[in-house]
Amino acid sequence: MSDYEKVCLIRGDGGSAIRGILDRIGDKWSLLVIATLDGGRMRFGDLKQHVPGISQRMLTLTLRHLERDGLVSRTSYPEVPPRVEYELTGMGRTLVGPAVSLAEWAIRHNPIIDEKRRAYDARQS
Amino acid sequence: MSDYEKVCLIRGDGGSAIRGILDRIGDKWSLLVIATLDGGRMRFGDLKQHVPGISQRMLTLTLRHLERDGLVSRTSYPEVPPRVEYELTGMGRTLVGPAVSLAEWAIRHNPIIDEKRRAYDARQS
DNA sequence: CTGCATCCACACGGATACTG
DNA sequence: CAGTATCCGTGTGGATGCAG
Repeated sequence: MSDYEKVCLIRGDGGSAIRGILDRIGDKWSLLVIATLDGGRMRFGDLKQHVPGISQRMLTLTLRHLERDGLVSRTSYPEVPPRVEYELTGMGRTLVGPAVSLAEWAIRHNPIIDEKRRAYDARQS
Repeated sequence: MSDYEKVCLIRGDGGSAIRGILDRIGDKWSLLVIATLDGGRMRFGDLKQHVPGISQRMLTLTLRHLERDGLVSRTSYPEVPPRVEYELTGMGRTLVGPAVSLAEWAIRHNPIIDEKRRAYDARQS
């Protein structure tokens, strides 16, 4: 793939193809929830425990958005106490790959970026 | 790579390795600026024209952040009128690959997601 | 041309309390 | 257990005006 084609891919038609995906999973919790669900189907409480720091409200909202976009499926069982299980859809699972490549980049470059950042901040003071 | 290792990659130590990268390039403009700069070194005004819809303020802020993180280098020429050129650093260019894989995913699945979303919204009403 | 300062509207997200 | 409702602080980002 040529460099020009790469640019077009990211910028997309009208300059914002990447915007759609970032609006969907660029928020604070979506990718973490997706990664956690990649381990398999899980119920609400377990999910809340396995995503460190997420509030009940944000887990609910995040799951609603992911469900709306068809990335996560929701199954509720009419029992008392209620039981609800969430699971990645087929499309949801295909997102894990690209997300991982970004995560690998992050892990590889985090130390360098932190150093650059400290150096930059030092120059300002 | 096993599924479990994938999850660990995204969730990272303490559950937020992906958070760093999203905080860096998950904002509204960073990836678009990076993709645009992948075409080659460019000055402020050109950049503003080639990133559709970005305001002057946000372009400045975005470039500062990217420069701070060592993803973009800034060169200003002491002339009148002033001329400033921006360019991806080596590290900045390595980000284009993973970003492209995410963009490809977005382009491939955008139509499906839009359809799912419409269906979901229809069920609610 | 480049970019900083200011004001402001709005969405995100945390804390908390309440419900079936 | 699995939410919903409310309040509220904060950050993001757009518009505008000014400066070097």
